[in-house]
Amino acid sequence: MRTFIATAKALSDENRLRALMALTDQELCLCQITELLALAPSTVSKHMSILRQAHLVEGRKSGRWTYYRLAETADRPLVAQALAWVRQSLAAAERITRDARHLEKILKVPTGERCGSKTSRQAA
Amino acid sequence: MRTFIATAKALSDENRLRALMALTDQELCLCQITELLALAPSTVSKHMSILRQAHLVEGRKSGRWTYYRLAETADRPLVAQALAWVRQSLAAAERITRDARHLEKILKVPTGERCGSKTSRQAA
DNA sequence: TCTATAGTTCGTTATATGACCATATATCGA
DNA sequence: TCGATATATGGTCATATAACGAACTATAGA
Repeated sequence: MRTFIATAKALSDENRLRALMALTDQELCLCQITELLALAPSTVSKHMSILRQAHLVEGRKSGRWTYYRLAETADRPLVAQALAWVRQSLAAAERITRDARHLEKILKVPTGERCGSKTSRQAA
Repeated sequence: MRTFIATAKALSDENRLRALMALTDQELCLCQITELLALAPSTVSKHMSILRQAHLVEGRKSGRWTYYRLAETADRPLVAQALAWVRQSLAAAERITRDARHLEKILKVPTGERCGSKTSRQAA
C-alpha cells in the first residue's frame, strides 16, 4: 500500500511526469532535465529523487554528471504497468510533444558544453 | 495532462484506495463506505467526489442514499488501465483484505438498519 | 593545488490537501 | 407537515508538498 501510494504521488506532479516522459528514448543527465523543465537544479534533483524512490527511474553517476533513465522493470511488473499507463496517457499530450521538440535541441548540444557552463549559456 | 494528474492524485490517498477496492464486487452507499473507513461522512463524501471527478467511480442517487460503483470504462481505456493497476497492486495488501472481511459484516446489515440510524447503532 | 561545475541537502515560504464540525439540502416516514 | 436521516458543501486547522536560494560534496581541468 505504501509503495503504491508513493508511486501514485510520484506520478501526481506535472514536472515529474514531463521528466519521466523525456526519458522515454534516452537517458538524460540532471542538467538536461533541468534545462527542459526550467526549474532550479535543486528542485529537479528532488523530483528525480522522488521518481527514483518510486523505482520509476534509475540514476547512474558518471564523473560530475548523474544520468537518469527509466527503471528496469523486468522484475517489477507493477511499475511496468504504471509506466505503461503514463506513456499511453501522455504520449499525445501537447506539453509532452512540445517537450520532445525542445529536447531534440537540448540533445544536439555536445557534452562539455551543456548545463550551466558559460559556453552553453552563450550558445543558447 | 490535467486529467492524468487528477487521476493520479485521486489514487494517492489511502482512504480513497480503500474505498475504491471495496467497490470491486458490489456497489456501496456512502454510509457503508463511511462505516468501513471510520471517517466523518463529510470527509468520505469529499473523497468520493474526487474519485468521481477522476471518472474512477460513478454515483447513483436512490432516495436518501447515494450508491457508488466502479466506473464504466468501456469508452475510457486509460481509466480501465489505471483501475487494473490499482487492483493488481493492492489485491493482496493486508489492509485491503482486512477491509474485505470487515465489509462482509457491513453487507449483512439489512437496508434500513444501516448508517447512523439508532437501530443500526444499537446493532453495532 | 585551486577554481569552476554538477549535483545534493537543508532551511524557508506559499500553496495544496485531508481531517473535522457546522450548516444546507433532500428524502422518507410518522 | 414535521422530524429524523443521508449526503453535500463550506469554513477552519494541521500537515504535506513544491518552489527557491544557500551551503556542502565531489569531480574535472587549468
